[in-house]
Amino acid sequence: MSMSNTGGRRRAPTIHDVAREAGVSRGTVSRVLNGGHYVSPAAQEAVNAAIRRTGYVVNRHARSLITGRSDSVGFLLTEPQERFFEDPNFNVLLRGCTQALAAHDIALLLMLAGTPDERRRITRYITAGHVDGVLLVSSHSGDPVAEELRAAGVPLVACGKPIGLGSKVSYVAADDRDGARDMVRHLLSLGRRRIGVVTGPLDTPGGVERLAGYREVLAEAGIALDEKLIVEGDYSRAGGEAGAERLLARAPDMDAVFVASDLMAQGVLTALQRAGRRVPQDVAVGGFDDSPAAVAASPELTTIRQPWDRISTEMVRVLLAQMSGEDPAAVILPTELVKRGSA
Amino acid sequence: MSMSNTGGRRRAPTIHDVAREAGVSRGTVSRVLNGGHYVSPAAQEAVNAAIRRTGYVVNRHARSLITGRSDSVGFLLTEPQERFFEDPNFNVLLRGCTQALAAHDIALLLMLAGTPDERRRITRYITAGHVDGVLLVSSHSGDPVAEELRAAGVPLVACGKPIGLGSKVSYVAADDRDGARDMVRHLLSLGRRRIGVVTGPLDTPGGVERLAGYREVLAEAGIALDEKLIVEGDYSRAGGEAGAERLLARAPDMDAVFVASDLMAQGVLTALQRAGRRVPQDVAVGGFDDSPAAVAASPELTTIRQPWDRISTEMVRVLLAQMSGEDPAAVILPTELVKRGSA
DNA sequence: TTCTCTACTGTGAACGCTCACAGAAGCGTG
DNA sequence: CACGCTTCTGTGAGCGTTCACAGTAGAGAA
Repeated sequence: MSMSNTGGRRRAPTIHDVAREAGVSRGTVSRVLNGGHYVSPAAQEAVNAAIRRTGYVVNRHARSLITGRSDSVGFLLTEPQERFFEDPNFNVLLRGCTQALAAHDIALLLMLAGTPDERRRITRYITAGHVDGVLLVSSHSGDPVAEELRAAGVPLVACGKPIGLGSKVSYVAADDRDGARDMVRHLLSLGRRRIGVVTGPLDTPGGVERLAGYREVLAEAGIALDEKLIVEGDYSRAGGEAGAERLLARAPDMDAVFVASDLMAQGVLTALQRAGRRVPQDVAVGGFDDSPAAVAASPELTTIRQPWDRISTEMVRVLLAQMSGEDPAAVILPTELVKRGSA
Repeated sequence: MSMSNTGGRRRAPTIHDVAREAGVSRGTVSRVLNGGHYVSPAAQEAVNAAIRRTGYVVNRHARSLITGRSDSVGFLLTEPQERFFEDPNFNVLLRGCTQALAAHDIALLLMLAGTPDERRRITRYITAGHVDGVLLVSSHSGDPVAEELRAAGVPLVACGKPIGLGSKVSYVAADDRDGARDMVRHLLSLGRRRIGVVTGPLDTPGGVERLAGYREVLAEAGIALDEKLIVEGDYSRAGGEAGAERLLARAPDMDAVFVASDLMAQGVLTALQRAGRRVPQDVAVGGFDDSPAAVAASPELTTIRQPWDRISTEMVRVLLAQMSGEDPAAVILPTELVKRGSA
């Protein structure tokens, strides 16, 4: 009944075992492990052989204890992000970040801060230095977590332009304005001239930018702006429905709508069809996001795709740069027009 | 030009600072931190106050170095994960696991092992003891990573019954067969008799079980099996579309389809409607999963709900049990029939 | 030769924590 | 009064690594 080996995990070889095996000192092994500068080729070789023979793997906890690094970053989702969690684009982002980090041998810790309690717990965890940086998927409202992390000097990169954090925080975002421009130009190219817009919430950068793009293209085309053709939405399906009804009431001659999200565009389709308008014959509809809602809709939505795979790799790149001391940076990536049935 | 404080992160308080502040020894502080047994109420109080005052947070690396635990577990997705990564249920599972672990103050590390290189890297990482356990989302054919981890004695819980690992590995799964039985019985109760099926991949237990349930109920109802009514799918929307087309071609008199996933069922709806069949009048459609795709579809899908939230919490429960020495266990959870418009 | 410079190597000393152990204090019991 | 038992506390050692520093050897220059 002695302490026999119950599960089979035996003591892992340490750097000391490797050193003995290779006939060198701990210091030399450590140097080989960390880039191999100032190590003779012979020692280099001997150490690598010893590592292979012993199956040595560095103990990251011991390393972290002394270096202060953890070789891990947090992927932080604040607020009860039901909406984004159901968006497959989220998965693309998450996978992209994980893979980009893995290439640098950095682990990704998933952190969900829905409730205030979770917020506190996670903030403490991060500011205690248990991760080297944070990839932040925040949202519209001013986020206290983000501000706290920034103040604590934690390397931070947000997905989408954060609000109210000044220029002190890095972010990577799709070019909302240019995407909107593309879509409205597309509607113009279809011969439409009475183009309405259901915007996003105008207290978010995305909402503002997408509307700005709309305005720019109309101005550029010499079409006078008609405020009756502009209504504010909230990114929800119901919001889109309500928005389309108001547009129809105020401007019955409308022949196209640019809707600032696919979810709202679904609502717009519903309202238009209820009002007896055919899409795209009577009214062309353009969405934004290329979410599953876009293909679930009927007709399928012509929309603007955001480059989520590139967004993820850029987020990681900017974060790593910041972790090695560079200044915060903003990266804006181009979008793509996806033509389907609705326009 | 001295080493001024560049970013603002100052030296974090250690257990020693807390001890001094509270007027006790490191040992006492440590005991308070780890459950507070054998600590006088007075000392308890003093330590907690000192922790609050100093803003102390335990350094997990130092703790891990000595305990051998890491207070983190890996969430491991093996195989080219495209398929499951696009399934919204994946998100529910991931979120559920993260939250359940957070309740125990355990971090979740996301690990994606697509390529052989990644497999090797991750296997090393895990067997080196950098995580205390692994939540495995495998699926397809015999998985070398799982076998290696099992052999190394790493606590392991799979999502869904793993293939070829004997009974040595824990898993949590929905009762696929029973769910399929429920759905097919429901279709029978609607008076349908020419019931087709689009299965999942038949090299997965889920795919096999759902088909088995279908067969059982038909046999039980005394309906002869018609192989023309059975096609294999791949859980993708496109797969469902193709499957429905083949079914229609082979058995035009089909009056119902049991589809082994909602995503495929969406494709099935598309194909049926394109072929001029009304759902549910001409052909009733039953899905599986109760994913968001089910309500996004039109008509909304009658489907089988898998208890993904419970699956995640059970996975964590079983994993924690195993981490504290208990034997592997299998947990099968009941499904639920959700009636909507499609059947 | 002697000195300097470069390339390399070994050796304590941390890092911040937990754990085992020894001891102290209080209290009832033989 | 010694003894044991329980409850509580402090102390040293050590987990596996990196880092600063000291030291060695060899090459080239003076």
